[in-house]
Amino acid sequence: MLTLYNTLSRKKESFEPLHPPLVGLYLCGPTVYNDAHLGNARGPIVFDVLTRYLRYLGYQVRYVRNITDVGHLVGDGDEGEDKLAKTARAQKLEPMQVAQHYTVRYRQAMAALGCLPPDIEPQASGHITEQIGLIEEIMGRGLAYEANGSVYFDVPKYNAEGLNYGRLSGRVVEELLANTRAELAGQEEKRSPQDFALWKNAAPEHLMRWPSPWGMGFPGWHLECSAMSRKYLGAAFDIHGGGLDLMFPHHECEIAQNEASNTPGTGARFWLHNNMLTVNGQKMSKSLGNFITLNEFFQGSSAALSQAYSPMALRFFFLQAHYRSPIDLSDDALQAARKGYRKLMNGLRLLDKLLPLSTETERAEVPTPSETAKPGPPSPEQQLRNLAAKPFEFLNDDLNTPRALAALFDLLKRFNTLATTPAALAEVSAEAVTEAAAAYRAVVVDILGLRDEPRASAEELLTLALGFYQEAKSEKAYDKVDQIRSALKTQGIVIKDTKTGVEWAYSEE
RNA sequence: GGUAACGUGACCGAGCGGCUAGGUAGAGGUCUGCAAAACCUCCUACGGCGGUUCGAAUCCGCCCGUUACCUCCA
Repeated sequence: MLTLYNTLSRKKESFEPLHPPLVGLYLCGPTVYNDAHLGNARGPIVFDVLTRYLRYLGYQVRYVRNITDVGHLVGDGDEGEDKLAKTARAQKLEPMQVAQHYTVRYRQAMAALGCLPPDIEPQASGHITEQIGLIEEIMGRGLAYEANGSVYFDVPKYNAEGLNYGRLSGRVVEELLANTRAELAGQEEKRSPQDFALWKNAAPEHLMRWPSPWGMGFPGWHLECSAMSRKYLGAAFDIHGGGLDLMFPHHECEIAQNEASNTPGTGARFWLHNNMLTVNGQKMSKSLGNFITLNEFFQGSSAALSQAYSPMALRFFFLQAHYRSPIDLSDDALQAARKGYRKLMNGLRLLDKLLPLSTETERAEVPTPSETAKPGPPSPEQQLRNLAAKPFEFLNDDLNTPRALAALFDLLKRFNTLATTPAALAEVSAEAVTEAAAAYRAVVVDILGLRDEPRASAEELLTLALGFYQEAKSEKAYDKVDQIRSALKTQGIVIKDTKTGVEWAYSEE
């Protein structure tokens, strides 16, 4: 039974979909105005594992991850200007061109990290109509008001109706009142400081603006997720994910918008939040400017790290910590992660050897279940089965990937013993070995999404083969020469002896 | 200032009141032409001070330290 920690209730709850076997999952996606950084990768990886696991369990998951391409304000004094528009202006590009460029790069990075693409990847700019419709619903219920072509959500009135703004993040509105900063643009239009924008009026110089019942403008920062999750998953769906930093105000506002719509409710039943990545003990963020982009990371061009690390090393690194714990990035930690990842991959290769070995092994007698049920220490057979079941137990416990990994390493150790000790292999049934191997593979590859990342360069291996070829030739060992030739031929490579030396080319046959 | 977390061995990280993960690094051993891998053994820690308890890394209080959110952010 899968349990997940629900931020709404602050405890682990058994997960049961609203409409089995369907599961609706929404994850707050990227703002596509520059390259994603390492911290941005944690959420997608965590929720990719969740999606994969739910599918493994037999659920039919609809995974929605939005692309935010409108309406996010810059925080550095450029009042009200759209982040995308700012980048676009700087680069003399169409805003949509900027969005497209970074969207494509984001998808590439996610694919490299082994994250399955979402089933639906809605863009905020493509859902202006839905967002306007949602605002009208909220206004229709009297929980939003217009001021100078902008529309604000009326938080005090919302609370007066018994709805509870702050329930997700544990905020108390009175405290927010006292502490809200007043220097933000448009504050004077608000009736109350904690009211938030549903629609912002935009002057003609804004590159991204749309017509609305309240004039030209753009949607508020929190609106798209409410509008799009409802459109594609329904007013009540199963899981909403995002980073801890989005809990307040973003998700709080989302819930308020959902509650204030004509289809009231919290939206998702489960709200899940992944913790932050820190570098040298500090959160990595765009605004702090201390971020390492994914591409810099893969290429090793960041000054903060001594070398390049592969996408799978990063994925393993994240999975080694529980998603609700903070994790700190360092060279040492990454090197340890990379080695651990490779060990797991070697385990995958070991299985190819172990399975035939196990089938060929002659066993004295297969222990019957009644014999294994005797008291005392569990039989080797039972031990193997237990080891293979452990990773799933830990995944069920709020997606505890570090413990699942630990269990995989325990299982791998057993596999190694079986592979090198015939006597040990003879003590377990071929069936148990097959099942344990299947479990290992399923958890590593299908659920954790760790795939083999070939490190060897085909080009260099080819050069090596050519070296042997030349050597054989100079020794006039023509049987060996022919052997190398034909072996390469089956790989689609032909060797060409030219006057200037040995070369290779793709076979044109 | 308000609100949440967190502080675990050389490093990264699990842990949710007794059975005290796992990875990496280090030491010794088995194996081995060399090397690697693998396996075995070792290194056994919980910020400080009190309290609760038969028993605390785990619960409570205080203190110290770190981080996050309160403003766009995964």
